[in-house]
Amino acid sequence: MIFSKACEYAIRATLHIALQSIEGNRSSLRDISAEIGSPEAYTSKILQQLVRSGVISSAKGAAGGFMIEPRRMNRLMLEDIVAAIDGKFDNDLCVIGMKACSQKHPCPVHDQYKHIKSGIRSMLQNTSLYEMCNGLKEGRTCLNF
Amino acid sequence: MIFSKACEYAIRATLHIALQSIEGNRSSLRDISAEIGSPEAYTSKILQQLVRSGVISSAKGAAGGFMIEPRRMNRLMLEDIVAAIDGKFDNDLCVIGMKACSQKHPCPVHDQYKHIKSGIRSMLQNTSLYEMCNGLKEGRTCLNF
DNA sequence: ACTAAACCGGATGTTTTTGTCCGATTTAAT
DNA sequence: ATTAAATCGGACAAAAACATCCGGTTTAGT
Repeated sequence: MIFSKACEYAIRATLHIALQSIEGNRSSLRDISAEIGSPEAYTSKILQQLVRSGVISSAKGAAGGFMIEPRRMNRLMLEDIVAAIDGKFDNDLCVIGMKACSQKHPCPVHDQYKHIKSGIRSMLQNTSLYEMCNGLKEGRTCLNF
Repeated sequence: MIFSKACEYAIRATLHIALQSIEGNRSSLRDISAEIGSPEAYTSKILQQLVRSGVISSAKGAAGGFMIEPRRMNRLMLEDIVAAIDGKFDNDLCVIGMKACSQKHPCPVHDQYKHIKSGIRSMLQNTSLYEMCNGLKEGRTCLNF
């Protein structure tokens, strides 16, 4: 709906990797896709994108896998994960696709939609990986698809 | 982003048809796609869907075209247009694609996203075609892409 | 050195979305 | 009746999203 399928996988994968990283474990592609219920080969591509954009890091070879340094987790925001896959969230995009839609020249839905946009922006910018991991660790939220 | 391209066209087209209908004019496919800047043949398919689902009506033959009875406009909601193209808005869909995500078993983003979802739902349900037409007629909003 | 486990990258395939083409049909006007 | 303007429907095409396959490389452990 609001994220692409690839982006959904990316967020779930990142969360799983983060949890494991806190325990000091690296996560293999196999484990990740099994855990989050995503197609393995496709997930591989997505993880590569996340590595390239610096959201996660990877180690090759046996005993390799994916990880995230725990100390980065409170500065890693949902926005960063999403941007790596779906691209930067564009706050100026018109909800009905008009080229020029702004406060000055609003489309007929602009005024209702702007609140939603600002909600999305705030969700993306204010939700840290750290925070999400806490919810998972404390059992307040879950990831089992 | 939140609507498909087809749905964006549908909303813009419906608004144009509505405005013309108020003036007592029917709108031809040619006029509509020229006015809202959409590909003509594709727009044709979309208009057919809108006709089939009863959002707009059509008249064949010369001097035919698309129209909406003005008296229906305050009961026609954004939701109805969107549902005709993208399907009914599913309030239970998880933003990161988890099968079972609810208040009882929330995903790590559920709590932030639920506000956005309710914003979207309220936009869809509370924005009438009538209201949008008024904005356009009064020049408060615009449709020229 | 060998092997097994893992990431990496390129090519390919499938499905959905977006978009086009064209002939058939309907209808108002001449 | 003929014509021109319009919607309608089916087939097709292109692009993007989603997904798979496979060989290459790296690395820890034996």
